[in-house]
Amino acid sequence: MKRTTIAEIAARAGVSTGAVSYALNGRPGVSEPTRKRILQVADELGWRPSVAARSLSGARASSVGLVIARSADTLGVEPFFMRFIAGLERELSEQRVALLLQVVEDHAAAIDAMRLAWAERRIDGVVVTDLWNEDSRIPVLQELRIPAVLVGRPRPGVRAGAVWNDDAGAVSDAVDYLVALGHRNIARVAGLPTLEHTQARVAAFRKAMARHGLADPAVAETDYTAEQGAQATRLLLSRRDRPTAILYDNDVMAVAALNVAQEMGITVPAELSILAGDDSQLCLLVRPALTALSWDIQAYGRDTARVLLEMVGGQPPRSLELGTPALTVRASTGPPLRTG
Amino acid sequence: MKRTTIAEIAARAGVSTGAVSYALNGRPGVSEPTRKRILQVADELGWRPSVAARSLSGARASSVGLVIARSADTLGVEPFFMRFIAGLERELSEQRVALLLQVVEDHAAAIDAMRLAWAERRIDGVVVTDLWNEDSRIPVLQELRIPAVLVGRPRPGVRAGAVWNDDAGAVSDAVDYLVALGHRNIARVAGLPTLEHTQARVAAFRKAMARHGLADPAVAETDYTAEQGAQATRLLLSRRDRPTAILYDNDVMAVAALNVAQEMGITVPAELSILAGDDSQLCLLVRPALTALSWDIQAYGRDTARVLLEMVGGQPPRSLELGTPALTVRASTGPPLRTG
DNA sequence: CTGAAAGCGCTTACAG
DNA sequence: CTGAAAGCGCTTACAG
Repeated sequence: MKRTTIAEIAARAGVSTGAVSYALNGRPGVSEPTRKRILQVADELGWRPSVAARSLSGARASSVGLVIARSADTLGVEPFFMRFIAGLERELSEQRVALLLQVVEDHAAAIDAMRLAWAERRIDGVVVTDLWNEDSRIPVLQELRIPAVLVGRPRPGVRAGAVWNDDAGAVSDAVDYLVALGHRNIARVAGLPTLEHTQARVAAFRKAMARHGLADPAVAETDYTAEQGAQATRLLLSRRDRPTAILYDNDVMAVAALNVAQEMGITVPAELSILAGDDSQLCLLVRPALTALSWDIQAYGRDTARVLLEMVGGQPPRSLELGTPALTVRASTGPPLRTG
Repeated sequence: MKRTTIAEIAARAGVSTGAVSYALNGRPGVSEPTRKRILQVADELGWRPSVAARSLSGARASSVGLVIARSADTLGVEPFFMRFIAGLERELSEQRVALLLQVVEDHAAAIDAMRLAWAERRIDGVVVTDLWNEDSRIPVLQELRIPAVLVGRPRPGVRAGAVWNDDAGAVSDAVDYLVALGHRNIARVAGLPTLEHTQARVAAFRKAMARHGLADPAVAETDYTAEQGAQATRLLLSRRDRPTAILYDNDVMAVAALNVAQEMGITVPAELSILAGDDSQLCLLVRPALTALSWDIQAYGRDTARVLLEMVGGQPPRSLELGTPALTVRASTGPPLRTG
């Protein structure tokens, strides 16, 4: 089964292959009637461009890379990634760009993977997630001059796109709400401190608490896993001045906290309000269902893809801040029990 | 920054580009000393093959496709896919093969995506998951003659690799265990009936029950979501002869069942034993922790990649049955309460 | 064992 | 507006 090539189209349309190329790519150089004829012949023949040939002659690879540096098991429970990928995908496939996915253990491996894919001309750009404060991937991106979009805040001096949401604002909203319910002693169980967004959220938390005259709240650091979330919760709930509300940095830890409360005989939400920093089906799977900060992760993926494709197309990098995640109130939060 | 090509290597090593190609690909046609010299020069220059050039000259695209036909939201909660992908990835990247991922809505879109990727010469083969009994993707695979591996049982008359596990045996083991605990009234909440493995498991369930003289057990069909799992559980637990144990086809539904039991005032495991058909962190996140059928999903992905790469390399398709998932007993199963 | 050359299917200056 | 041609970086028969 021979594949149909532009040579064949050219022959049938009675033009040169160059003309076919121009017509197919919507560039000037062919008259409108000729273009129409060529397009029709291409369509009849069911022609598809060979990405290899295109790529070899200097054009795009028509693929972008996503290198995720996480262990497979933690990836599995975090609903975030699959939804983000689905969002990316939807936009990419519309523009006929493929997604090249890699799952690696750490940043060193991620860097190797990016270098290789770029050297092999497999990708036109990359999406970078889980940004660290000091992130070793960034200088490599710059050195390679590979179009990249950061899933996070833009960085001064770094030429890259950036897409992020106002999670700091959401944390602030959450604190306001809990304070309005009557809580004064609110703690936070944060994620990995090396991650940039963890720090941004912790800072927002502290600031919001201070705004209400509630200085120096307890903040625990974890690695985002259920185990560390549970452990941090046990410690917080064992304090003399135990909090009446805890904000968690993701959904998995908030679910784990529910079990700790149960095991310690603390009722939710009467004695403890729990608020999850991510929203997903997980929050609906448990009882009481979890109040959470929710946002459209698929749209996030889609916008990330758009910014990246713009850069691949030669436009300058864009920094795009998405909206503030919404507080979705369910059954795990309420006014604190009056103990006086 | 010019990329280094084999022409440059050839010049430095004082041989022809053909010789370089042979040396680099480990084929006969160059003497050992020459080969060594060439490899060294290539290494010094940090040469990487251009996949586009390779692919264009008739070799492999060095990518395989995975088209997942599911909604983004259900994908998110199912920990299966990310772990499976991580397993695939690990094996593929070792062999320098990229994974091209697509997430689509249904089989029609999956077929379009496969056809396109194949026509564009982007992929050398595909992995097919979530097989239906009558699966419209199969004939297309055959028509295209694209190397494919089915994540499921082999099909007579279909030239494709197949990798599956003995889930039927695992269901049988689970029934044996519950019967040994003293259960007589065991029900099953199954997944999508159109899926092949759902039917295989239901058949295994019925057969195991019959073997114990427990004919005609209740079996509910669902779409694998928490909602339908909860609904099916409510109906089963509302029957006069309500079951003392229920087997769920995945982990998400088993978690949902836990909430239904709670809402109906039925204690687990004293009044109801719950057994999850998939094992994941989810099963550990809830209380009581769920007894589950567990298996190594990453290894599953890895073996799938191996079978596919063999086929891409020209070897005949292999059918590979992996082991029987193990019954991991946790707190959600126990002997039924004596009610007499 | 080695060299010279054609070819894979496109894109893109360069002449007309 | 159009045609002829070179070139992208490899692989692979085909001669020597």
